[in-house]
Amino acid sequence: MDDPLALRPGYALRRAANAMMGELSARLAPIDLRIAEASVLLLVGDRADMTASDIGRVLDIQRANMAPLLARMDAAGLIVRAPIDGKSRAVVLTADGLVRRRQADAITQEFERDLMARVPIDKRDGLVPALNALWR
Amino acid sequence: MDDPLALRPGYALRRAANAMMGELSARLAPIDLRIAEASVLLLVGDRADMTASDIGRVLDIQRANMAPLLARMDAAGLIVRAPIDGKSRAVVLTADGLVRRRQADAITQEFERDLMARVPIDKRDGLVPALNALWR
DNA sequence: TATTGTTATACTCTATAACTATA
DNA sequence: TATAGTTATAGAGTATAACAATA
Repeated sequence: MDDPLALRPGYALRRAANAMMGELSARLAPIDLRIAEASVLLLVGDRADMTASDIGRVLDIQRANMAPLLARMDAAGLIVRAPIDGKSRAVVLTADGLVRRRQADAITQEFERDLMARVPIDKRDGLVPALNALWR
Repeated sequence: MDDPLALRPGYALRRAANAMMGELSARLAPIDLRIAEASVLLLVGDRADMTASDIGRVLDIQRANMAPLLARMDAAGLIVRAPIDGKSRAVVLTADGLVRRRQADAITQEFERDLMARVPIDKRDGLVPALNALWR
């Protein structure tokens, strides 16, 4: 397809991200995970010291939007909350959550291999550092 | 900030795209344009032969979502519709639309220069080709 | 038959404001 | 005072279904 905007970095970045998100969503659907939920599982891992606010700060998700996200994961039996003090609670993966995390890890790693395989080999190593330079 | 997910290509791509979109939205706000609207202006240019369906196919926007998008641009005086045949109409930029297009072009080109300046110089040339390989 | 344009609708993601309770 | 957690709400963006009119 002829697309005169494809030379523009911002446009190419948006289209690439949209395509990636759509495909990743489809690959996570069989294990009933959304992308944000998989991110939480992979970030928290086997730690037991991250609050909802901590997770939100790392993943750039507002506190207010963490509440329904974690409520859904709680209802799905993936996480529990462990009191830290009177106002904070740690998000901790359940046994089911740890299993789901391993599945999500396998799916995302295979997905990332497939993604990078589409990139010309001489441009592969530079891609992730270049992307991270745009926001970190 | 320590972010163990930053090494993952999909995650880095999403974060970079989100940061880019947020900044571009802010830069387009002063001329009262959303990103999708600026994309339409830049794509159509001074052509007079693209229908709403054509534009949607190039930009990957559903026909049903083109209707309110173009209605808004029509109401803002940026475009008009020129009948092609009994069922198709070309989207044509008005004089105001052409002015806004030049402004959007200037803003986006400066934005893209600023974006690329953040990327280590040895990784710049490979970025856009690598991104386009992920979706084209 | 396929395509164009449109309306209606619903879902997701995101952003802000406001509130309570605790550090 | 600042932070954690929560609720409510509104705005975008996006997806599907359905319809009339025309190629």
